[in-house]
Amino acid sequence: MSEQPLATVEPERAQQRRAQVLDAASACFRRNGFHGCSMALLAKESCMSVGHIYHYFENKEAIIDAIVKRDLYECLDNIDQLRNSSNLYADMLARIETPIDNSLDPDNAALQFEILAEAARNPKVAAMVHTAHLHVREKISELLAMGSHRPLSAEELEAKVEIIGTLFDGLMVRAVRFPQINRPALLRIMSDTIRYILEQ
Amino acid sequence: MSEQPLATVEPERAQQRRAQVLDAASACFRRNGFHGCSMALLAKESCMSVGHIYHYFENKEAIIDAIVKRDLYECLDNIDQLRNSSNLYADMLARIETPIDNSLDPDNAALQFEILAEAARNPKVAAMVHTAHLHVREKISELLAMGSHRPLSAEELEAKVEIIGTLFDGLMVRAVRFPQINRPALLRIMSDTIRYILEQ
Amino acid sequence: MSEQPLATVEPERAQQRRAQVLDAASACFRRNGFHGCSMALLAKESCMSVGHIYHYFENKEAIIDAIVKRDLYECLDNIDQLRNSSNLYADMLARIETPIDNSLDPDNAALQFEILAEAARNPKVAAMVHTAHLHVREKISELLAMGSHRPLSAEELEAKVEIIGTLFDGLMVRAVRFPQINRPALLRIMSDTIRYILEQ
Amino acid sequence: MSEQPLATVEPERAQQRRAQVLDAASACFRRNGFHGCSMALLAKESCMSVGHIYHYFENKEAIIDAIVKRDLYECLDNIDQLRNSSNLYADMLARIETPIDNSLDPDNAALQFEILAEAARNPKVAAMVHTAHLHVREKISELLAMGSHRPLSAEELEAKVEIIGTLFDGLMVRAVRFPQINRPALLRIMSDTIRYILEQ
DNA sequence: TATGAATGAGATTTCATTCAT
DNA sequence: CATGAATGAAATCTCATTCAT
Repeated sequence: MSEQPLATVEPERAQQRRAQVLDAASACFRRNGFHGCSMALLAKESCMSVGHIYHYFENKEAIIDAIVKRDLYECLDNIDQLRNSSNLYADMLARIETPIDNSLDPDNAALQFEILAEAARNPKVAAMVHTAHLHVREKISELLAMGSHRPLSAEELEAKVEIIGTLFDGLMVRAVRFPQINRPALLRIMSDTIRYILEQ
Repeated sequence: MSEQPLATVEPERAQQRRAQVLDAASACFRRNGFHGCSMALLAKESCMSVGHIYHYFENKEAIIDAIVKRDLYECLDNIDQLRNSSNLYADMLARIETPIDNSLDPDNAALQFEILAEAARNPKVAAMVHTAHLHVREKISELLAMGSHRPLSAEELEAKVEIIGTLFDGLMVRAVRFPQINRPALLRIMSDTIRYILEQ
Repeated sequence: MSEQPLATVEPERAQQRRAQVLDAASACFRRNGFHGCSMALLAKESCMSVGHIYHYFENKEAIIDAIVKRDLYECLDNIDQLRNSSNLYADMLARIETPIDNSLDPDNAALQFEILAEAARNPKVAAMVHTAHLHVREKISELLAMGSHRPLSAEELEAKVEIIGTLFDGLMVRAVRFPQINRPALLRIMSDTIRYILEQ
Repeated sequence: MSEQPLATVEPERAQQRRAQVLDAASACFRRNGFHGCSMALLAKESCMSVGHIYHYFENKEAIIDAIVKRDLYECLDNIDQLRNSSNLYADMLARIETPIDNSLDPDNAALQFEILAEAARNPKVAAMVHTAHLHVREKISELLAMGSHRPLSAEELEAKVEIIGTLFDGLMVRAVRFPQINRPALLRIMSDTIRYILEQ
């Protein structure tokens, strides 16, 4: 009478194998870039034969796409965690260290630049990046609108979201260009600047 | 017994030939990325044979390095143009459109991400990027110190320079992630935010 | 102690499964050639897993061999249908459309050339093709001998059989080289020529 | 005052290198088939590196195409040799051994079947084969028309050309299916049959 | 100084075949 | 009997680099 796990068991295994490849790819791409990471290396790192990777991904580009997608949508999850806050603006500023440190993480930055460089010449990746950006903007907009002490025009809202996003994205560049940055001073001026933007 | 003109006679010609390669490389790298641009393509675009490019550059990496260096130090020239201004802060804000548009230029952004991605895994490129960053910071610091209405501590100065740099770098990300950005609104909020930072 | 039904119980089922593979292979080979048809494709077309095909055939070559054999001996069956004819020569000429159209069928021709090309370099296939040819020749010889109005020497008989076979085989080449061939005119001159050969 | 051979010297060298590849390919394709002959093998046989072959041919298909074209148009040259004959029909029959032996040559047949099999599924090759066929037909038609003792309708002419071509093509099949064929007897019946066709 | 022919290592991808379940 | 996950060798093609001229 033991219930057989039905066909859903199979996809799980496949899902896990796909993840195995994506995890390895994520690490390899950070270290070597999309084009510096060969399928052979990927195979070794994911403990899977080269041929078998093609069982799960149509080609290398599909792996890149999957990595890009996975990475971009991870971002949305992070934002969602700000929801259900009673005092939103205060909470945002209080928790600002996390996204700042995230942006300053060289590992994260390496992958982002890989993605952005790819997006600059690969329309498919560009489209994914673009779509993800709109989703993120939408979510942040909602949060800002909810937390604002006065009604904001759509244009004002958009401008604020973009400028705050711009600040965090600029930090990624610092992760590569100036890793020794004075973190406490940076936290202070980031908080201060963002507070100013929010309170206008 | 005819005296041959010695090699040292024509460094100008050589200089021009090198530039010919670098110009082609700059364009090709923007369009195809470092790895997407083959030496054969480079040869065609620079109207020079593959073999002869190796007369001027040791290998492909040397071309990349040269491109990175050239690009980074172009930045310094741009900054120098703000010198010799009577009312520095006002001038900065008045001329803010130029660096903003520069940051939003997708062509420029493509090359920057190529460089940043390379820097994230190639220590030699990382070192160049880092050094250039320090030079730029130094120059901007001087300008800010000169223009400030009150004396600034070294730390305050550094923080201001970095946060302003962060804003412009973040714009580059927008060039790829959201090219349709509302430029007038962006100009307004960028000006406003930078004025706030400067006036603190 | 339950008696297992022995393997010999179900050869019919096995036979049918083998045929299932051969039918798919026959179609696939026509469309894509021996080398253009992968085991994966074959599996899909025969609604059987890749692994299971290896239950019935030792390897891909064995499938090719089986296809070749099956195709070659189909030919013999066609010839047998001319037997038991009262007026053989007249019947042959009356029914000439069928073998002509068969030879002109591009699908059939595609497989024949695949087989002939393989035979030209694979001795095992060459041997099968050769043996089949002798069988066919034997049968046609018997028919011609029976139908002839005068006794024919073995050599005469052989020559006639070969030249008639040559005509039909040459038509297969036309199926590929000139599919728009004027069929009525061709029927006329084929009949006429074969009649001439038979009546000598 | 020695005239320098101008730029035309270069293409000659290239021409010779291309021929070097094609000669090797022609032999390899006969022995192993288009798909059984790897680029590595081709490189070895043509005494040229794999990479360099791609200097002269865009890809493997281009080599196949070139081989097909070269082979097909060689045929036209053979036909041209019948021109300028005073007694055409008599000459044709007198020289019939050459094309017969050509058709019976297993090496030649092997390549023809490779080509025909490829043409059966590759439209580009099919088009080349088709075009060549029309050229050949045109030439033979002219010859037959010139040599005929009575005026022939276009349809009659076409039918005769096709049936004679069919005979020779059928012989190629014999080269593979029955190499031990009785050559003298075959010559006799081929001559006889062709004479009959011509004289009708 | 200048060319581009030539090389060979290495990248991506395919595929026949095996094997655990 | 039946599946398809898994392997690894091999195929096609690209590319940085060298070298004879």
